[in-house]
Amino acid sequence: MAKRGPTLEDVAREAGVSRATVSRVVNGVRNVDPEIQEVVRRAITRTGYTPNQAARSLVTRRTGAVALVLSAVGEAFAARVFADPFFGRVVDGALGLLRERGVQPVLLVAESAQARSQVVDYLGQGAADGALVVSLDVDDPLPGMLVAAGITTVTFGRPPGDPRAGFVDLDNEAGARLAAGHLLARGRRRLATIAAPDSAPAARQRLDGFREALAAAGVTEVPVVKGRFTAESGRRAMARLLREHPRLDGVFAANDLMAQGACQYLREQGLSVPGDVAVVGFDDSSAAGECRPPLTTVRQPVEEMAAAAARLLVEQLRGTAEQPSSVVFEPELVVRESA
Amino acid sequence: MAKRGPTLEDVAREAGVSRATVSRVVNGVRNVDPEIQEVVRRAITRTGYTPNQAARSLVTRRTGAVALVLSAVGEAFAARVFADPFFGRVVDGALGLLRERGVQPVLLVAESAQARSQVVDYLGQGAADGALVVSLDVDDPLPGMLVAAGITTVTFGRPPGDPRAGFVDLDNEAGARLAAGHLLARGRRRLATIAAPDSAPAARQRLDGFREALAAAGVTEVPVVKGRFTAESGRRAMARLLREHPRLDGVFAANDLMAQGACQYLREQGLSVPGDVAVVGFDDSSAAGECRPPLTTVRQPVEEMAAAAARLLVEQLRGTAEQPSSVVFEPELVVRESA
DNA sequence: CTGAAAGCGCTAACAT
DNA sequence: ATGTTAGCGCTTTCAG
Repeated sequence: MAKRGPTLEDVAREAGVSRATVSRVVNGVRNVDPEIQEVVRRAITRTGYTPNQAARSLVTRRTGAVALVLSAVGEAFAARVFADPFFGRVVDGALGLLRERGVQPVLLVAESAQARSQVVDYLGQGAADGALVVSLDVDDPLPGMLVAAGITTVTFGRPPGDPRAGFVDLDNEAGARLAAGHLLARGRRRLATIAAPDSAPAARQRLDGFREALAAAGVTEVPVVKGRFTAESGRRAMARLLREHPRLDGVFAANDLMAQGACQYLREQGLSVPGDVAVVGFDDSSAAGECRPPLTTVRQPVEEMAAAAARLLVEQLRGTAEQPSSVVFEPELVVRESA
Repeated sequence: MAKRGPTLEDVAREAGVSRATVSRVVNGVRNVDPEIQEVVRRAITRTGYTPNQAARSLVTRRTGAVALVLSAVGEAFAARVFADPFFGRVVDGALGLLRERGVQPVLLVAESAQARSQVVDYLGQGAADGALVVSLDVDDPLPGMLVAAGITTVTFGRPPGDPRAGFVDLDNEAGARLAAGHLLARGRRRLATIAAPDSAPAARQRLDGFREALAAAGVTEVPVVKGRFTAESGRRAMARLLREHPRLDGVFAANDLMAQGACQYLREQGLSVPGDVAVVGFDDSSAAGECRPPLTTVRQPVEEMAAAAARLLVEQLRGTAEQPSSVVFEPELVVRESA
């Protein structure tokens, strides 16, 4: 709690000028005599003045902060979010740009309906100037709610429906095609995939892209088992796949964590990766490098994407009433040892 | 950006009462005629009124939000933080209590000197009522800076030095003693430990406690290799330990992630856990259950501790000028299969 | 129980 | 280039 500190008035008195002048100096507005600037500056440090954000935003209607909202439903949401390198990369990417622009990043977690409306209220009351939301489920109502509340919003991943929000996204289907092409080129034909819940649009697209590419190559039987983006779920999916299709020679997982789990299981079963079964992941996250063997994976430039999203938001905030715009990134195959 | 919405004044006009009355209704202050309350309430929904937080805190000097600050130094901080289940548990625990108390939790990340002062400024300007900081390094200046800035602060883990901040902590030494006792009881004598940087006080304490307990039992030669709290670093530490001390029969790791890495390596080397080498972790995080074999570990009730910290903060905020208080939790051994 | 009125600390016209 | 002044929207005495 900031106890009642010195105000502009105090500084003004101390410096022998008017409030307005001090305000100008504080806000770096030109048209202030350099000497007076000096005097004011000294008075500021002498008094230990800090601008009161509430008073300031009451008149400017801005806070200088933007919210980075992590949204999804489920138990122990934070525990899951904080166990997936993906979110860390998003945060890192967004933070970098925001810091550089002098914007204070504020993380908000919306893990339940209650939390969601708290977040909407909070932002609706003007706690931040805009929101960058990272949402996992297709049917996440949050982006729509925010837009409806008049909050400038940009989403990571194309938003479900068509709220008027800018977004950044990856061409997930193209990425999956890359994976399929690689597996095929390596001579693998008995392919399967570890997908993820359809509620995650990206997962759905990866699955579609993979199937499509294989179909185009004449491979139509493609076993699919769904995981939940975690290594453990990848393990289990792999176990089941192997049980039902012992002759598999290639697997595509919708993210690196599941690919890692799959590799773990395969090796425990005494199978060689990629000798017996080739494995391709998705994301090129830290898990890809840590996996044994290192994963061949589809690179998603998460940090760049997050930075782009943050930039979109900041620019949309600056240029009043501009159209929300968006940008789609192209994936890239990173060949390591697993396939 | 919340565009200029309806104000108290608008609602008052609509309801045919004064601003003051509307304010009383909004804030649930008693002494308002039930009928009038109804009228006002209707007017509120009809106009779609939302209180303006800036105006409100300008007079109340409160925001109804508290910051949860993740602090530490280092590259790609967010990426690391978001890869360790520990933080997720802290966030979950704190969120639970805060939500229940109707306090809006706001996450702040302080990964560099610049970020730290941005955070101090932000909070100093009254963006939140208090801060709960989770700090990793002994020499983290943040808690001190916050206290100096007059911000009510509570830390997770005893704060370095002696800032006037409340805190919650775990008796880490006792936890390490538990681990040592268990290993000893299992007949292991050729023990080693995977520690972590001394800059993390908890790690230091775990190391001290472990050595102490072993010394008391007459085991004085205890090889130590330091990791960095990650599974990968645990792997590497285990590799080195095994190379230098091939006859090891028990290992204590300062957290579960490193223990997990160690188990992984041991199994890859064809050694049995706990047959050849018993492994004990620390935290009882999700990694403990996912590990092969499931980890015997020292339970740290992170969620409870975080909730307690949040409670401390909220209460300190409520009761003006109370002494910052603190609470220390006792660890507990959870026996699974790894030792 | 309700209304009138005085600010909270700051920015932004508008004057000078 | 600097000062004056009018609010921003809300809570909170203080009267009534």
